[in-house]
Amino acid sequence: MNISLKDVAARAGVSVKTVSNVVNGYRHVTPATRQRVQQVIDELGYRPNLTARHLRKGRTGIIALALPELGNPYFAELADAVISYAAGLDYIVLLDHTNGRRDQEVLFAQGFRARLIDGLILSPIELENEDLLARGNDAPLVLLGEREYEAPHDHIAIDNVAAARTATRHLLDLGRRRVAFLGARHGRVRRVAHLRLRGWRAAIAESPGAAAGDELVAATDGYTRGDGAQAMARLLDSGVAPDAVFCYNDLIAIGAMRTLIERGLRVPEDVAVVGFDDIDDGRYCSTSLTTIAPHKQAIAQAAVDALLARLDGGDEAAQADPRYIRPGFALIRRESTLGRP
Amino acid sequence: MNISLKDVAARAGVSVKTVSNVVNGYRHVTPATRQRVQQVIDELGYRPNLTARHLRKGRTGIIALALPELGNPYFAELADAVISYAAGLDYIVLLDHTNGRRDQEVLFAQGFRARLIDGLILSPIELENEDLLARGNDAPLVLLGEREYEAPHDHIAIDNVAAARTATRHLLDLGRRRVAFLGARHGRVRRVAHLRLRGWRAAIAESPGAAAGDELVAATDGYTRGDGAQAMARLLDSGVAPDAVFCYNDLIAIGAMRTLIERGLRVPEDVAVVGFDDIDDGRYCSTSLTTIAPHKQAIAQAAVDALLARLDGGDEAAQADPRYIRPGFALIRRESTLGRP
DNA sequence: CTGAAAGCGCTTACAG
DNA sequence: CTGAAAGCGCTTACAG
Repeated sequence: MNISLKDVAARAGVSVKTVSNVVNGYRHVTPATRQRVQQVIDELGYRPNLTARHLRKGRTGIIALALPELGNPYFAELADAVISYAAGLDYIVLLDHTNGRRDQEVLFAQGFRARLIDGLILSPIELENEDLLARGNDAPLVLLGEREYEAPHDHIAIDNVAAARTATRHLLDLGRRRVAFLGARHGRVRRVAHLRLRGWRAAIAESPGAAAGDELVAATDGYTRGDGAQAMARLLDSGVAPDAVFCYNDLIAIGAMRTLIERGLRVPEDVAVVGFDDIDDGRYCSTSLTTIAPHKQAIAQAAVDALLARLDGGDEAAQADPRYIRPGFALIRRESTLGRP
Repeated sequence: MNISLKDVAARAGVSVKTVSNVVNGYRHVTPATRQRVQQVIDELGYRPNLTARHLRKGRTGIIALALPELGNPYFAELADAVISYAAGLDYIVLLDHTNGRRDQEVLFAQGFRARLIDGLILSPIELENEDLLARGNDAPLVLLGEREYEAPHDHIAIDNVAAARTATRHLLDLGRRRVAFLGARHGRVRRVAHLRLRGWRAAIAESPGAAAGDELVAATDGYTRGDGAQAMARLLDSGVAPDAVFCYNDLIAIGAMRTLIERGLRVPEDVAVVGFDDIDDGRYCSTSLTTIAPHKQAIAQAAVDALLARLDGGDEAAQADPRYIRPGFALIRRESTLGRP
């Protein structure tokens, strides 16, 4: 059924070594031989069996990217960047969903798909330090997103506290005094939501006239537009009357704006809104969204580069100390804080 | 370095066959043996080499999903559905970008990654019939999205003409008489944009008082929000004053709404807008978007099911005639045509 | 420049 | 219930 190197070799009257040489484009094959072999390959429709090649080489050229979910445009855009960049370096990306569940994250972190993938880029939500320590000496792992792990892995993350502080300060600089935070999380202190909340607190603390009460902080269950819409509604219902909102991410911000408009409040005149992520949606909202833009391209490249350095960089590189890489971010000012020009 | 079955077998004092039996959870291993082997596996941190298994079995359990790009939420949401559904059936999904480029699509269609993947789901944009005919007897291929190919492959697609007609008729039923179409494409007649344009024409033709001129049709280069915003601006600048717009997809519709609002036009009072795809964004726009919702879940399941039938269904199933499956769609009415309740 | 042969790590008839 | 051995289809020292 399947045509193998051997079949091609037999038909072309050469050894499998020669066919292999032709297939892999090695020099030092006489043009005549090359042509004859190529002709048989075309005739037979031969295609190399990658699985066999992988087994033999001990490498697959596949890296896995494990993200919570693709439904969030931030992750979709990031995945897009990783896939494109990796493709340019001749690596294939296997995309996995963890749904932000610890058991799934543990599965991937601990070497699921061993030797099918050369390495793994993981963006954890619930993963704990101990899960990482329990990890065997598997394929290299690169972590995405700020978190305080002690296990020795390359780690790519922007400075969330600084970014959140920048966003909040922008609102305060506009003269807002009651800046709410939407998207706090109950539970573990390690999470990114806590870091962004910390940034919010820091900016408020620096600004004498600004309200700082906990009633300005609204938690959400998830990170979706619906969560944002609900949280904003709850906040308004509770009698808190913010004049600005800094949101955990753009989706929550978009949901919040939706609620504000439904309640007859104007953005930014009555309530200014800042998001986080710089997803495409935010640019084309009826009121375009001011946001923090983590440099996704830089994140994707840093992650892939870090992984490939361990894979292709030779022994010193593979053994090098883990690095913590901090791509930059920028505040993108749009109508939700500045109004229509 | 890497621990193999053989290492485990040696240490446990059994044959590799027995270890394999334990690893694969076969019955008929005495509990004592099983336990001893399992202990050695844990001690050594043995993990099966999937590449070797794949080579031996001739199957990998991996299916590829080749989409234009993940940046478009429609494809991201669809990918999400495919990955989740396939995971439930113990299949891994390898996600690929074609960027809607013919050369990329040809690459995948013609058996790129042979024997690494068991089958392929491809959503082509530029692929031609001849590209498909040139295809060898490779892994099964399922096509996604309406197109008129003559090659024998399973094909999953909603009825775009009917859906576009439904959308346009909705606008006409609301009393609109100058319904524009945004997102026509120059070039090949096979494309989905032509089908949706055909549906628009059909609905207009059925409605005596409706304007039908070509000046109501605006082409776009791509399918993004930016394309929609520009096309809407061009349409308005050209002096055409539509009272409704049916857009090729939700992204174009969102871009169009953005332009309308910038120009001081109200949605839906001055111009009603309908999109296509039912992406999440549309639900939370300041003016939520009326749209055609293709049943993504059904599409994803049909695609995976069709592929797996060929893979796992035995000989008759593998040889069965190609099927054209037509998942349904629904018109979702929201504020962009009905106004705020 | 080309060939013969080993071996990557599994699974699976075939015996016993 | 367990073992010895073949073979999936490649690549790669090792010869020549």
